Parts: sequence; C-alpha cells; structure tokens
Amino acid sequence: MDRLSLTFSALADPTRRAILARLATGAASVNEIAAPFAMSLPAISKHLKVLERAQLIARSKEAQWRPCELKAEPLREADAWIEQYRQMWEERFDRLDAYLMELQAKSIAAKAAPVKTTKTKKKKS
Amino acid sequence: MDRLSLTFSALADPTRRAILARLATGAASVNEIAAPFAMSLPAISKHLKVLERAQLIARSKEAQWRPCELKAEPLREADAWIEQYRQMWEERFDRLDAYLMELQAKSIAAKAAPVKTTKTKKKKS
DNA sequence: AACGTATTAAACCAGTTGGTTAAATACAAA
DNA sequence: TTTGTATTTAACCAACTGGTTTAATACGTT
Repeated sequence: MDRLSLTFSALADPTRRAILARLATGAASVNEIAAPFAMSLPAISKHLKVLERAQLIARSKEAQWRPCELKAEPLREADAWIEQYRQMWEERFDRLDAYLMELQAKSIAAKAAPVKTTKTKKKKS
Repeated sequence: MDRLSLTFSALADPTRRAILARLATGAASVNEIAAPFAMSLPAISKHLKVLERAQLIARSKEAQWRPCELKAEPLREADAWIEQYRQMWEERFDRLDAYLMELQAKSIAAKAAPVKTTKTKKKKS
C-alpha cells in the first residue's frame, strides 16, 4: 500500500489517534499505552503494529520493555495532501466575509452599527 | 463511526483521493468520474457512496445524471487534527537549523564562507 | 532454576472493504 | 412504447480489520 493510504488508514481509528496523542507527551511502554483503554493488551499490540507499519511510531528495546516513540514525519505528507484543498473549504467563509463586508458598507452608509467580519486565517497562500 | 474516522478512512484509498482531485476541477457525472479508472462502474459507485457518507461530496439530480460536487469542509477537521503535530515534524528541521546557525556563527568567527540555513516555513505558530 | 512481569504470536470470529458480474431502475429520445 | 444511456442494487467473493482468548517468548529477580 502507498504511504499516504497507509498514513490515512492508520489515522482512521480513534484508539490509534488517542495512542498518538498520548505519545505526543513522551515515549511510553506498551502497558502504559494500554492502561486507559478498555481493551486487551494484544489488541493494543496490534494497533501499535499498524502505527509502526505507517511509521508513525518507532520502537526500541529496554530490558523486557519495548518503549514507543512518536514519529510525526508521515503526517507532513498527509498535511500536504489536505493542504491542496484548504482554499476550497475556506471559500465559503471568504464569500461570507464578502457578504458581511458588503452589509457593513451598507450599514455604515446608513450610519447604523457596524457588523463584525469572520476571521479567515491566511496560511501558506 | 465518528466524523474524523469517517474522513480519514475515506481518504485512505488512492482511487477515492483521485476522485476528489478530479472533482476539485469541477462537478462531474458518475461516468465522467469513472472514465480514467480501470474499474467497473459499480465499483466507482461504491467509492462515491463512501465519499458521500463522509460528506466529502454531495450529489444532485439532473435528468438521468447524478452529478457529484466536492465538499471540502470535513477536511478542515482533519487538517486541524494533523495540525496539532506540525511542530513535531518540524522539530528536526528546527534542530538542523540551530545546528547550521551554529556552524555559520563559527565560520563567520573564523572568517570562512557562510553556511546556508534550511528554510522552515512558519505557519500558524 | 523457577517465578513474575512485559509483550507478542496464534487461532479464531464477525463485520467491513473493495472488487466482480448480472439484473434492476430511471429517465430521454425515437 | 421501445430503445438507449446513466446509475444503482443484489449477490457473491477473497482479503482485511479489530477484537477475543490462550499460549509462547523474553527478560530480570530471587
């Protein structure tokens, strides 16, 4: 499977996303990772294997522990893919912006109270 | 299934990502969408249903055609999730930056040629 | 050597996925 | 009303997923 599909399908599970969130706060052993979940250890072990295959985590050895560490690099590619569409989901806000600006112009012309505009973050134009 | 999982798993297939890319250039009928793929029409129809359930596309009716239109909104949530990790995948570049800056400082001190620094895009700090 | 803890492997299961082909439906045009 | 075109549904299939329980493995401690 291609890297991007591998990344997205690894992210398509709430348990795995929660594991990544946990690992964002620092490396952890399998038991530590498993603790918050109402799920058997082998199930967690399988999730970790999925994350490892997607290269979202890396594992080392320390005695009988196999600590996991977050590796965010694959997310960069996923982000770049999604990024292509940012303009599209911001468009409606831009249109709303334009509409509100127009309203505002009118209200100013009519000496009425001004109208707030939505804030559209401009990133990586 | 939660919205985010729905979105990520819809994106976890190259055919579906290609369909979205096609729709980014404008609405299209099912046949038009299917044309570039070495796959039966029912297969495409199923992919479209997955995208529709994830609300990544919307469909209307026009005579016997059911044109599909891209709806990028769910990508915003996906982007926001990934966004949390941006700093982590940029860190190594920041470290590289720091290292190169240090090198440069030294080379300037030694009156040697300056060293280039990597450009790390600063988005949404 | 035996025990306890951490982790994985194996075998199993039900449900989902991604594809197929063949048949049904919806509409326009002749 | 028949025909043609666009699309979906149904039935099927193999492979994958996400979970289980039970057993194996790896290592540190006693």
